Amino acid sequence: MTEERPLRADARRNRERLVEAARTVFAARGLDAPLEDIARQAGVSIGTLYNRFPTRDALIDAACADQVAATAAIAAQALSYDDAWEGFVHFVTRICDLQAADRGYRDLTGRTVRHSAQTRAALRDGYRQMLRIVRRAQRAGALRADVTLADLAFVFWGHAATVAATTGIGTHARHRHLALMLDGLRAEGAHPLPAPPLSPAEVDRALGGCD
Amino acid sequence: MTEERPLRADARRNRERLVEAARTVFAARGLDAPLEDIARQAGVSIGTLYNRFPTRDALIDAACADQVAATAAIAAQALSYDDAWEGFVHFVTRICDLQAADRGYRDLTGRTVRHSAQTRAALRDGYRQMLRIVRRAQRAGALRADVTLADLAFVFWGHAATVAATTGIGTHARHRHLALMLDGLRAEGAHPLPAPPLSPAEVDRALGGCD
DNA sequence: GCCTAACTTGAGACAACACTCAACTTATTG
DNA sequence: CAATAAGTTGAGTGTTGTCTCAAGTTAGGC
Repeated sequence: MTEERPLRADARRNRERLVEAARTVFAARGLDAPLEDIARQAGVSIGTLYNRFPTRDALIDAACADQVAATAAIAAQALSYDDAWEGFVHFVTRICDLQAADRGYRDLTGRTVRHSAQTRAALRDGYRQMLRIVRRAQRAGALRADVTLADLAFVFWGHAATVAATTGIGTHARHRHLALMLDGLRAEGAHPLPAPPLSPAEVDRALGGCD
Repeated sequence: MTEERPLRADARRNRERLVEAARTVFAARGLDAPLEDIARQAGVSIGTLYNRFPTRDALIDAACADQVAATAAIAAQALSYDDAWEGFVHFVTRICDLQAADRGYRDLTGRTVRHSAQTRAALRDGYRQMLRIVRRAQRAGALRADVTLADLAFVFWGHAATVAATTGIGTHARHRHLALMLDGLRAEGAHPLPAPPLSPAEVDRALGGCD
């Protein structure tokens, strides 16, 4: 499907510059930032941007590769903790730090992006790791048994909203939000949940995922 | 300040229609909905809309009067519960129901609206009541003692985000999100919070409030 | 060094919205 | 039933952003 015709040297260089510029601009102004701004930042014309990336999603996909990798790295770190709950907290906390540092990353969870097969595979891997983090913390009796990987979405959607509302005010708000949410996820003192979790298919739809 | 010159009969009628149309359109499509759509829905020209409401905020302010009243009513109900925690849960739950039913209401918490003096007074009253709900639940030992009225913002911002992500999928997601958050707010099994709460001034800024 | 396919360029066509104003219409009042 | 102040109208202007394409430029094989 991806006809891998090699790019000419200048085209490749421009592609790099565009991805780099996209990272910067997306991080600062979100995934809806004007494409012209990205082209300008890359020192390239808008036409070239469209030559390299025919759709916004293609550019987003290229620009988010780093973040997907970073997410996987965080998950790996989490699994290396001796204490399962500490590992879980590490994972959630670091992801939230990424959200706070990068508006594009934040937007990613709330938007339907048509990702490349490569990114989709990486994401699937990430989910698998996250599943292990969750299961391990549950087996240790620290994370409440009635939650699902899907319930982590609430943590991330919620935290992203608090970051959006409080950027420029300080980090204490988001730290508190997260701490409260984590207390709600502890097995200790958990009250029965009133509704079933999102099914994997529903999560996909909600993430705007790979439909 | 508000020169209360009485409107002509047709102008008053149009004003009513516009407010009604705004309620409908804002509820369905959010506070950023095109003003032309509202004018059309009201059966009135765009010029008339601008005659009646010189700014979008003026229209939002007029359209949200009902919701502000509804919020106050919910708070009053909450205070009438015998059980303080049940009252607290009632309040939070009903507000979240409003969020789920009305996209405009959801947007309201995340946007800077220049409200009329009247609305501002109503909001201040609402906060006072919310403060009583929180204090009462804390005095009863059910709500953790280290949270503040300001921390409720996390519940509402977070829930709104989950609603945004899962509209069209079902209500179970938001119910779960809320239940987890409520478990995090219980005094029972609370772990110390890592950061100070938002000060009232910071909340105002974050709500985009009355700066 | 020349040729050609591969790239780049940026002006311009489109589209969506906000907002204005001169020309018309209508409610009110004496 | 004027006279007129108050109100309505919608075409027009400005802005911001997306996306295209004909004309010009350049990399790289021969």
